[in-house]
This record gives sequence, C-alpha cells and structure tokens, in this order.
Amino acid sequence: MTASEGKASGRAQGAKRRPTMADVAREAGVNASTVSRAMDERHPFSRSATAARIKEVAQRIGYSPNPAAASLRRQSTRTIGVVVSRLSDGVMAILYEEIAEACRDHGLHALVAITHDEPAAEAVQGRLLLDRMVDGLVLATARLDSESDLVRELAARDIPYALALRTDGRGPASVGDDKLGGYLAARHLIDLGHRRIALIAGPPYASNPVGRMEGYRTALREAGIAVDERLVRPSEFSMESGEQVATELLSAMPAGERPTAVMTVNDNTAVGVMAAARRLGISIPGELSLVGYNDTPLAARLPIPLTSVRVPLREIGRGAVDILLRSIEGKPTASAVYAPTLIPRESSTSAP
Amino acid sequence: MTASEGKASGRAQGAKRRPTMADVAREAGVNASTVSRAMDERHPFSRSATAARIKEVAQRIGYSPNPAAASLRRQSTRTIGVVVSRLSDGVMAILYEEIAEACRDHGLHALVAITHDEPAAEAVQGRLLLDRMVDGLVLATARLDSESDLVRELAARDIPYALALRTDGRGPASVGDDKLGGYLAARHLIDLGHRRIALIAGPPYASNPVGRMEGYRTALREAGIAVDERLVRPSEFSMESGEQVATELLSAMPAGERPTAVMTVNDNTAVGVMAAARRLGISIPGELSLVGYNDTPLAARLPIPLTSVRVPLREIGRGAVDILLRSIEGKPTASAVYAPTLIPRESSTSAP
DNA sequence: CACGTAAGCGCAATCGATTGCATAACCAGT
DNA sequence: ACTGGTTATGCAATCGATTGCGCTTACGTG
Repeated sequence: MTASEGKASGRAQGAKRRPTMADVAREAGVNASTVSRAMDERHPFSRSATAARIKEVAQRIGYSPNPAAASLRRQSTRTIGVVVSRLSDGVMAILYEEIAEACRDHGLHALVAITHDEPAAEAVQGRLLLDRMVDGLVLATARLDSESDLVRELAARDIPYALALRTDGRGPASVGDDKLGGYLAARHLIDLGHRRIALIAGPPYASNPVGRMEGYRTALREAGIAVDERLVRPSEFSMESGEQVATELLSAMPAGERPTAVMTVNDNTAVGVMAAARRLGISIPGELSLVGYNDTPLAARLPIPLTSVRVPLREIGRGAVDILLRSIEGKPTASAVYAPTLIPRESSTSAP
Repeated sequence: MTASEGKASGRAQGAKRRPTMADVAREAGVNASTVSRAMDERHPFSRSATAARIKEVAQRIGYSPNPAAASLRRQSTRTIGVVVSRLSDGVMAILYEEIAEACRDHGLHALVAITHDEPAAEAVQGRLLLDRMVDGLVLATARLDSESDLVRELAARDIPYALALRTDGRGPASVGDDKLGGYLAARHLIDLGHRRIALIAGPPYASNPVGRMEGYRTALREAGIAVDERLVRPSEFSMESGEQVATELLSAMPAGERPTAVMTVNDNTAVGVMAAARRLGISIPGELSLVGYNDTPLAARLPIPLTSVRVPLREIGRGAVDILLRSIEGKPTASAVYAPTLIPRESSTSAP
C-alpha cells in the first residue's frame, strides 16, 4: 500500500471509489454531458481545447468510463462474440487471436465461446453470447450438412454475423481458398513425379475438406491421372484418426498399388500418417511423400519437416471482422476468399 | 427471412425489441422488482409458486436479463479476466478452457487477454480488463524475476487475483508441483539406468523450469549422481530453442561424455531435441532417451511417442478460479499445488 | 452595426435491473 | 381477538453514461 496521495479532488472520504464522469465534470467545471462528448473520439468537439483540458483532468484523477453504463444507454456493447470448436486446436487458437486483434484495431472487444465440436453446443453458446448483448457473431463452426439452428435464429432476429474459416455454403464467409490449396498440394506431388497420390480428406460436413478434395481432383484431371477412389479416404481431423486411416490405406493394399504420396486435410492428420508409416516400416519421404495442410508451427519442426499448405489465418480473421463490421453498419456484405501458399519441406520428394 | 410468426405476447408493435423485465412484469401482473427477485436463484422467493409463474412468462416471451443494466446497478459484472501469454500455446489454451468451464459452473463469465509474452503487455492488458469492470483476474503470466506492475497495482487497488500455472513466489497461486514433476522425470531415467542425464531447463524467470530443475537435482543427489553443470542448459520454451540448445549439447561434447538421456522443460522443446538428434544422426531412444513435460496431445502421437509428465491442467484451472472466488468473497486464500504424473512412452528406454 | 449560422455546452430524460424501505397479508400462539 | 413475527410485494431511488433539445456565445458577412 503506497502512502495515500492527496487526491487532487479534495473529497474527504478515504474510500477508493472509482471516479465517474460526474467527478471529472465537477473537477473540470463542466457538465457531465460535456465530458461525455469530449471523450467521444467520433465527435468533432473531442478535438477542441476544452476537450483536451477535460481529458487531462480525466487522466489525472484516473477516470475510465464504465462500459456497463455506456452499453446500457447506447444499446450496444461494442463487443462481438466468436464461436470456435476449441482453442486447444492450434488453427482455431490463432484464428481467434487474429480476430481479437482485428477487433482491438476497430475499438471492439471479443468474447470467445467453445463448442467442443458438439453441433448442439453451437446454438447454446451462441445464445449465451447474445444474452450478453454482443453486437454480432463470428462463427468458426459452420457445417455444410445441416442448416445451423443458430444461423437461422440470427437471420430471423436480424443479428449480424460472419462465418470464418469454414462456410456453410450460404452465409457471408471469410475463408481460405481450399480448392486452390488442394490443387497446390496435389500439383506439387504431381510435379515431383507422383502418380498414385492418396488423399485423407476429413469429414464431409466441413467445407474445407470438400474444397480441398475438389482441388485435388482438378489437379489430377489436369495431369491426366484417373482418380483411384480407393485412395480417397474420409477421416476426422485428429491425429488418431489420421493414424488409423493411414494404416488401413497403406497396409490393406497390394504392394504395387500402394500410393507413393499422401496429402492430408491438416497437419495433425499428417502426424498420424507419420506414426502409421513408422509403425509399418515405410520411410518418409523415401517411400512415401507427405503433404499436410495449415502449416502449423509444428510442421516445420517435426523430426521430418512437413511440407504443408499455409493458410492466411491473419487475413481470414481480419476479413471476418470486416464483414461483420460492414454488416453491423448496415452495409451490404460479400464473402471473401484468401489464397494459400504451399511450403515445401523434406517430407515430400521425387517419386521412387 | 422466415414469415413473421405471431409472437406469443400480443404486443402490436412489429419491431423486435428485446423484452425487458418490465414486459415480463406487465405480462405477469406484478411489479418489476418482483420479477427481479423471482429470477434471482439465491433469493428464497425464487422457489415460490409466483416465482414459477413469472419464470414461465419470462420463458414464453423470450426474456433474458440485460447484463449491462444488472452490472451497472450491482457494481459487479460476474465476469473475471484471464491473462495468458498466448492461446496458440496448447498448454495455455487448455488452461483457459478449463478456467472458462469452471467459471460457467460458478455462474461467472471469463474474458481472455493475450500478452504475446511481452512483459509490458501484462499491465496493459490487465488494465484493459479492469476497465471492463471484471470482478477479478487470473494471471498465467507470472514471473519470478521482476515484481509485476500489474500485481502491485492489483494489491494497491485491492482487486482480487489469482496466479495460475506459474507463480511469482508471492501471490496466491494454483500450480502444478514442478519440483515433483522434475523429480519424477529424472527418477524415471535413473531407474532406466541412465547416469548422464541432461536437462534443458527453460528460462529462469519462469517458476516452472526452476522447480523442475530442483526436482532434477534432488533425484540425482538421491541416486548419488553428481550434477554435471555442462548438462544443465537454459532455453526458451520454443521448438526452435530446443533444437538449438540440443544441437550444442549433443555435438560440442566428447563422445564418451555425451548424455544418454535428456529431459526438457516442455514437449515443444523435446520436439526440438528430436529434430536436432535426427540431424546429428543420433537415434531416439536407441542412443538417447528423451522425456518431455506437459503431456500435450502431440506427445502421444509423435512418430516416436514421447515420454512426458502430465500436468493436471483441469485441477490447476479450477483451483485458480476457486482461489479467486474465495478472494472475491473476502475469505482468506492459500496457494494450491497439484501433483503431476509421469507417462512413459517409447522415447525413453534403458541406458545403452 | 445588425443579423444569420454554427459551435459550445447545460439540462434532464433515458437505458434496465436491483434493492432499501414501507406496507400489506398472513400465520401461529395465547 | 390480539400481538409479534414472517413473508410477499410494491414504490422509488439508484447505478453511470449518452443524447435530444434548446439556450448562449462567438464569429463572419453584407
């Protein structure tokens, strides 16, 4: 406890009540409404001499506005909600960090809610955020299969929202170009001379695997390679699932027909493939080239550095916030698609 | 846009104004204050027949309380702030998820703020949270070296807080038993017959590396092994740093004196060691046993599954919230320490 | 010099929930 | 029937910032 400094405002009470706008007003000899206007950067008055003096007083007595009071009166919290499946997923975590930073740049705050990948939790968490009076939502949990209850509710209640990272094929979305990413990965392997290229594709309800598969098919078609459907496998996003699917793929196939390359829906799955390959005694990249997706920090540092497709999460996050802001301001919105980049590393090499 | 459904409450105005307590009161034929009491679960009246009827009405017209108004009047937001270094760090992300869930169980909300490991950002982010009127803070950014500006300010302004995961050696903290964890890891390697055990220890400003090193020293002393200080190296927490330090450690040493085992401050660092070993042609676990820390999901799925020390993040997170709640309620607080567990996997085996 | 216009600023209402105080209703005990 | 004691509920003030309305002042122009 520092020795009690003589507070400039000579109030007797020793209590540490948080100063309010009225305190600033009294101290500056103006009305509270003037203080309010002085503090509001969007107001031209806030750049006048009086405003400067008021801000100086505010600074001195340690005033900061009470957001509850402002939200109540303004009927807007300057806060948006972000719904993600989980933060322990590196991609989601980075996406959220970018969204939060973009918000700060726009003078907004962000609240996260987590669904743990349970589809029913989306609506629950979304409503929880709406109860907190958020001005809009960013959803990173969109699915292609069922129309989301939450999205329907948002549309019905006319609440602004934006989809990020994944799309439901309808709403305004900020996403990576999965078709291009899938194409780049496949094309990379084709250029290295591979002809038997497997795809571990992820679940069909997510837009990303679907787009990436399309890109894969396009690249193969372009190169005159017929797609062997046995080499295209669905999976979950996890390492476990990747390992399991890869084990099936690599073991249950006559030696000659075994793929010489695998591309996966994400880096986690690729790690699973590495584990499976090691267990089966298949060397990477000697006998099997491998390409992941997302270029998570892990990819570059794996014992065998992983070729991966880098997704511009920063742009996707900022794009989602931009869409949402336009929507909040009542302007028309359009989806945005950002191009990924292939990062070649040691896990992919020329076909044997 | 779905066709406008006739809202149950027969108000004429087509606008979709959010119903307020006054609406519920009118509909139920009581005063707003009665509605307030009926909704407050801590109030005995909320379990009466009238209360049930009021809640039914609230449900029907789709009322949910406006938290801004409640916070303003109550002078408490029922929200706590959580300061972490980054969410893209798996351990921090899980910790935050657990804290958020613990909060929900207590009817609280959680707000995250991110410092990106910049010491100066802690105070900035903390103040931002305080400006939002959070009722308390959980800090996962404690350092041993400098006394934190933020902690000093919290103490001075008498604002409840709890440290999580890391401690500054002073404030109330909820942490894992790093001394025990370090001991378990070292003991495991000693039991496998290793005598030359290196430690990549992490930076000295964080409490965890320091504790783990202590445990390491205790285990070695107990086994009658003199600590070779050349084998104890500081590092950052990153994979990059792990790889660099491991490269120095493993290459700049006469063959006979090279360690037969390495334990690291976390799994990331261990991945870096794997990369370094592979580059130097040292096989794991054949020539070098490796033990990580934190048991991140990655550890089990690495090409060579990593022996690691599992930290009870759930308990640590909940413990931090418990401490904070007690502090908010004005009760005395005490630090809590939770025991970790060693999870043996393939990366550690008998000494050559 | 008078008048029009705009900027500066005060007044008071307002946002929606909570809570101290007061009144009314009700119950049991004697 | 009366009294002391709950319990249910209404009334009105309150939390702190915002904002429409309108008065005052300053400045520029013909």
